[in-house]
Amino acid sequence: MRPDGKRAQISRRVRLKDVAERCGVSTATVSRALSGRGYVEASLARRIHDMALRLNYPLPSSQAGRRVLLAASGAALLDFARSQFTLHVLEGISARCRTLGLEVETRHVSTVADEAALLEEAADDAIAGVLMLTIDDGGMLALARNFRKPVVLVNGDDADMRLSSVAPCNRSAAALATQHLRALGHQRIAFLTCPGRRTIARRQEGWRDAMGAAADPSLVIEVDDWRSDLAAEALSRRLATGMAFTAILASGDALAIGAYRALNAAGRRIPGDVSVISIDGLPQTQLLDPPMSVMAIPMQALGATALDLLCELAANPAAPRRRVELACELLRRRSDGPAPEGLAG
Amino acid sequence: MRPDGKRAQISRRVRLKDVAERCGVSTATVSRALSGRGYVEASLARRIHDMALRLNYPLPSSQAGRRVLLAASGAALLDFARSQFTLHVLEGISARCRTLGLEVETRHVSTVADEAALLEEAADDAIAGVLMLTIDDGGMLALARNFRKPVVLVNGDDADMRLSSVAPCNRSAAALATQHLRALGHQRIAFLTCPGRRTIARRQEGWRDAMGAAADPSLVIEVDDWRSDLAAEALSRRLATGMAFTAILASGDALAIGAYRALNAAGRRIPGDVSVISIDGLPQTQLLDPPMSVMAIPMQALGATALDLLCELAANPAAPRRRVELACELLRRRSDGPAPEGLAG
DNA sequence: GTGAAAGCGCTAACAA
DNA sequence: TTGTTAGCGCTTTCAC
Repeated sequence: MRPDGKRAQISRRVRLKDVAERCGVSTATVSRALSGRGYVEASLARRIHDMALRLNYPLPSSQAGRRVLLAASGAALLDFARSQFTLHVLEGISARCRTLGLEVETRHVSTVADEAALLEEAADDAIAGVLMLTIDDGGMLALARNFRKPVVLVNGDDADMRLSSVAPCNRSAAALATQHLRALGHQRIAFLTCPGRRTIARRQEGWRDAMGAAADPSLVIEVDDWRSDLAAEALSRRLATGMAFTAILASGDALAIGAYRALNAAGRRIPGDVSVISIDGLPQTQLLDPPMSVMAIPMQALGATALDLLCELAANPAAPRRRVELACELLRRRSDGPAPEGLAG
Repeated sequence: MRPDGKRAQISRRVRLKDVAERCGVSTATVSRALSGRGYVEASLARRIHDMALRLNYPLPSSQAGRRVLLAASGAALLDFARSQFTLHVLEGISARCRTLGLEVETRHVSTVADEAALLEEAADDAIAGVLMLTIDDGGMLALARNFRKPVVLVNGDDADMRLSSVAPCNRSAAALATQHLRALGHQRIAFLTCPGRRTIARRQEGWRDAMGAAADPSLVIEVDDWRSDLAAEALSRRLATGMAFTAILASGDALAIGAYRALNAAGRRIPGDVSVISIDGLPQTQLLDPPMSVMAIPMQALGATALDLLCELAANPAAPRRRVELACELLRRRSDGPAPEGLAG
């Protein structure tokens, strides 16, 4: 919503003046009260807010000039060095910040004590709110719930919905990829994963949903860390024991790259013998041989949406907390194809 | 985002002038191009849009003056007459429309043919997008997926995430209410529901999550319609067979009211003998005797958020589809209490 | 179809 | 803590 310019007297939108007149104060006072910048007496400010709400005045949701604190977990920073998922999310956050006139400051947070310090820093008036990137720890979530400013979880969520969050729709991403493979005739689709995070558990649920009765637990291959070498090793072992499957759904690009290696080493062609699809879809997956088919997570949008949500919550603290899930997109490249005849049935 | 006023020269936000200079045109032309009002040559308009994007100019996302079509299912309209859930959602939509300068028009849609007609009407330039209220039908959802303007499902969602949606977080609402009852010592908590809709299935999942091993299927009481009389009847029958429980979680207010009646008729005190909590939380539940404890769905916020989402999608058609879930709030009134001693163990 | 210029809503500086 | 006032960004009118 922006000012109307010349034609204003015709449009009957609510203006600052309307609110000011009904409250018996100047437009400047109303402006200060609604934007939160400058001094207005508390009870007057409340009266003005109520009137603005009653008249449906479009509240200025601008947080321009304020700062946002980004709490990044050790996991997020590790990933930063390793797979750049975090990097792309940060790009989305930064771009949106520039647009909205905010600034982000990153803080490394790995203990509840770190977080307490961060929350204390965030109490400052210049801070609009806190973004928490890839943080699952129950204690840290509990602490954040009682914070009086907006907190938005990025790439994670709160089961009890007491904190707002933005994450990819992991469950439907995995389900859609699995459905796609089934439509290509695959029946035994392995799920390669590194369990632990809630968001990753959701991906496994999606695979299970789409597999239905065919969700044989022995098709799940687990590794202890998001490392290609571990994934390659684990898959090679399974291959050696004669595990039967015609497709692999990997719950992360690093694992899928490990699968490529193990399959190459075992002489299995991609996608002739085994189709591979990965969830995440970092840009570098298109440079692999063959270019990898992926369920791409909208990483920039994840960051941008989180910031938008933070601003909305800052502008309207009474709004209910919300969980936002972003749709992922299947990018078909060269690593998936029809199930081989012999093994299809 | 709004104009900066006096201090503008200090803040280094991007202005119309910046875009205008880089494109070699006047600010007026850029204004027309970005707002879509007035005449700008198509190729120039595209150049201006690209530049605005590149410079991170805050695009005016205003849809003021346009219209929104609200497709309401038979179920929604039935509910309108019966429980006013729909009424409150509509209030949220209307209030937000007034704020944003849009208009809503409601269309009754019960067949795919109705919907096709609605979508044809929505192709008009003056229509910003379509809101679909309480619509689950697979065929109708499929048709909407291919529509080139924003479509937002209200009080429902798309399993495949190809349509955006806003709904209460039914699963956590039911889980939180159940956890609350368990914390009060209740062990046998009946779940009174009318199965059918996806959103209602989610509530049952939440009950099951929170019950864990205690989720005895015989604790689920199902009725065929959202009517108090049917719920009262069903519960009375169960009571007569000696069904043991100390609390009831109802998946809708109408059913909970039926439970009140059946319990009164059977001489069971609320909450002395049986605690009752309902999900929905329409205002009238506080007038019951005893005032009913509820998991309140933020109905106005549901409508308002749906409209905001529609506007965001209209302003940025490239954004990924999203599912938004709103937190519900436990309103403790007088119908829940500690489990009676005798039956608690 | 475009630019110049007028006019409006809003914010910030300043006085009280 | 508030109102006055200047001044900015944006939109619209109007001339071409």
